[in-house]
Amino acid sequence: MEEEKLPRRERENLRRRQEILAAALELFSEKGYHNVSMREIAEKAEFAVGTLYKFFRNKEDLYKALMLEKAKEYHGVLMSVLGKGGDAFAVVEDFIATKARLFGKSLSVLRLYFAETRGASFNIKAGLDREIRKLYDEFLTRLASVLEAGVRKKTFRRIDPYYMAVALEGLTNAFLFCWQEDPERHSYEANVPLIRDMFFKGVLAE
Amino acid sequence: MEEEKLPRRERENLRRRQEILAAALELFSEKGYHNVSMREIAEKAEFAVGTLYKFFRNKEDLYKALMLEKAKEYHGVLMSVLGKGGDAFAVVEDFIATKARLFGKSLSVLRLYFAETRGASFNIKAGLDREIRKLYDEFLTRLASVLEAGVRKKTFRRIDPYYMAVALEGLTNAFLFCWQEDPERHSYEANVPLIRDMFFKGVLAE
Amino acid sequence: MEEEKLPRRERENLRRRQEILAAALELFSEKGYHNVSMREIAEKAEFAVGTLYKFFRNKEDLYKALMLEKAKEYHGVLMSVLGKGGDAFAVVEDFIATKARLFGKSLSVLRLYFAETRGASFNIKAGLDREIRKLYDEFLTRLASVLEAGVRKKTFRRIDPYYMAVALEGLTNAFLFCWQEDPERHSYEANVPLIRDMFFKGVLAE
Amino acid sequence: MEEEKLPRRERENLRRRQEILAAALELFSEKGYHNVSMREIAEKAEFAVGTLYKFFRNKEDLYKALMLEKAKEYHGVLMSVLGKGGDAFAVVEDFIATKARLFGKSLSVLRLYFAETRGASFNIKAGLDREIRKLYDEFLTRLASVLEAGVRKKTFRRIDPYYMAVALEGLTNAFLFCWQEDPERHSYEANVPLIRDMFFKGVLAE
DNA sequence: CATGAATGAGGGTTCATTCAT
DNA sequence: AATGAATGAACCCTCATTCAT
Repeated sequence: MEEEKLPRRERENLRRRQEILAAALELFSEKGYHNVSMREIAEKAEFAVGTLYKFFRNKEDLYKALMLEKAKEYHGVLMSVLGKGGDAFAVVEDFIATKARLFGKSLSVLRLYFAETRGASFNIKAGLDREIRKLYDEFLTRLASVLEAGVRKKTFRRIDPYYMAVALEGLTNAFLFCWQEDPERHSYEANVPLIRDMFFKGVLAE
Repeated sequence: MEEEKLPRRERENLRRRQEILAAALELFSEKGYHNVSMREIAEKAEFAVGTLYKFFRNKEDLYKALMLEKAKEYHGVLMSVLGKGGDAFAVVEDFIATKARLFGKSLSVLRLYFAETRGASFNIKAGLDREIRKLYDEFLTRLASVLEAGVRKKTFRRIDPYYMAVALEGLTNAFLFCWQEDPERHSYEANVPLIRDMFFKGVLAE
Repeated sequence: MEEEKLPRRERENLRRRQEILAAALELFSEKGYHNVSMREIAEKAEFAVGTLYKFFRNKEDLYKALMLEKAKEYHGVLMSVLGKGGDAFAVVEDFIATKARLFGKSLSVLRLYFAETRGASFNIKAGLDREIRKLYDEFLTRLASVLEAGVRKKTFRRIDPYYMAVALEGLTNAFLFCWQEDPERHSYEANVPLIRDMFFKGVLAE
Repeated sequence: MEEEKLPRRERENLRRRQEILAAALELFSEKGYHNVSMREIAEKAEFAVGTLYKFFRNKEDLYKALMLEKAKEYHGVLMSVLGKGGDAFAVVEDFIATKARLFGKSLSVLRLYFAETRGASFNIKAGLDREIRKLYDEFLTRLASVLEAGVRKKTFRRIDPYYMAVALEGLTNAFLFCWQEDPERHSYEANVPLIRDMFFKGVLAE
């Protein structure tokens, strides 16, 4: 009973926070950090400007929180896939498919993901980079170690596992990017087998 | 002849324009569109602010001109490589190496390239996209047609040539991105053989 | 009897009001009207912000009430000293000493007193002035009338009693100000004889 | 010739700066630092808001510049009077009269002077205090040394010269304050002889 | 022409005040 | 009755753009 009562306010607050973040996500992903005003976010979230500042110290903080939250969420999912163990081949297959499902859910997130990780991020001075980049490095290292296991088991050729990971990322991102640019024409999910195939076997005949 | 036709004034003006664009390139690539002021560009180019407006209607226009100029320059080089004709295999090899040389010359351009093409570009409202995207589509189509020729000649497996092109772009960009992020640790040029290898043969053993 | 009449509720309310005023006094005197927020006062007084508005219509009103209360308190003490009657000389002596004791008790009040009466008060738009000024005028007039009696009795020279009062105020305030600025170095109370002396005899030798 | 040309721009700038300061002085002295907005100052000075920021880094800076400029101006005049040398008696007479003329010229300055030096100044965080207070201390010390000379020459009684200076300041300020409050009823200049008289001889008969 | 001082719209942020709980 | 979350007007300040010199 007590437990049910106490969290009510907390839950309410969390919900509000999420509503603000959702509004911000949509706007930022559509127009970019610098082309979105706090007033705009407030209006979209249907709060007063002042309310935003109850949840976030300032605009930068709001943006950081948004990015970090999404980063952690996606990071968690992908890391768990990579951590399952088992056949390197199977893990990579799972990874490609999971990435498809994960980003396939939200164009907005994908856009910010690209803005922040591929395009040099000029949005905020510093600090976000650091944390997100750390997560990404951690992920890339894990992916590399999975591939390394595959190399040791002779599943994969003797290629630097880190660069293999880089290549896999480049391949999957390229297709995600395609889809993001024109979701009507290009599907990422439909291309999962193709990606897998190209990554594993290359393009040469035979 | 053509050159002689341009009066001294015109040539002078072109030179000035280039100086402004060069200053802008450096600043934009370092700090991002929104964190660079016209005053800053003017100072770096050693002109008065007003002079910038003689050459460009406004800040957005200056940015567009810069991006378009670079896009055309790079586009021209890559298209000519793809147009040489000959063995699809050799053309792709040439393409990968040329891309390395091309972007390897200027980190600044590379950064803006990523900001504009990979990261969803939020710098300017719209319009730039259109023109640059058209150039890029043209380039991707040409690359695809080269690969298609390879498929027809059974050099490459029967994979949708457009997606093969997308994959090749993803692969090369991933390595360029690596290098751009940490030029000390990662070299794009040194990895050219690796990229070629992975693209052609994939990562599976045998 | 009177005290008994006030219901518990009333007494409770009065106590709360005083607590708010005490918190406000400390904060205002330390940081100035405009650098203190209602939230701050509420926190110091350990009430909710809304509660403050149960007792005072707005921030200005709270400030006015505080000033007026202190003004009345101090006014009462000084007026009673001036009303005691008797030798003008003795009354003035008493006045100087009483002022020392009175303001010596609270630096906070003294600071606000100066902010409000010497420094042109810019805290609130208007209105406070009126009431406080009236009290002050009343006090100055009474002081003048005491001095006038001294003039009539030939205790004092034939000087406009009002300006004599002004001079006495200036003299005592100057020393209070000294003390307020650096309580370690300057004591007002220790200088009471000096003040009396200078006021009565001036500074010339003989 | 050259000299005449160069300063033209400089002089123009100085004039603008003075116009801004004049507008600010009037507004600050009338309504206080916190009740005046930059927009208001700009409007009164007939400039755009941005122009204010060409001359002053921010609002605080503008206020500081204004206060310091006036402080230095008045400081200079009073110090020169105190530095003339000669009979301590005559110097003090001169000082009282000069102070009358000096402040008599501008009610606005006088109001800010009181706000800043008598009322505890809460306008700006810090720093101004320091500089102005230093000037004031310097002045008070000089005044004290003049009085000390008078004591040594037995012109004045054996009273701590610093406190004699404090007393003189209190006396003169009290009359200035009177005048400032109600310029119609009270004149400072007309009371110069009275002030001198009371300071020198006190109020006691004989 | 080239200049750069002047402009003022618009952004981020604060805080007195209100009102649903 | 007491609370404090929500409100939004108003502040300070920046910077793209213009235009008199």
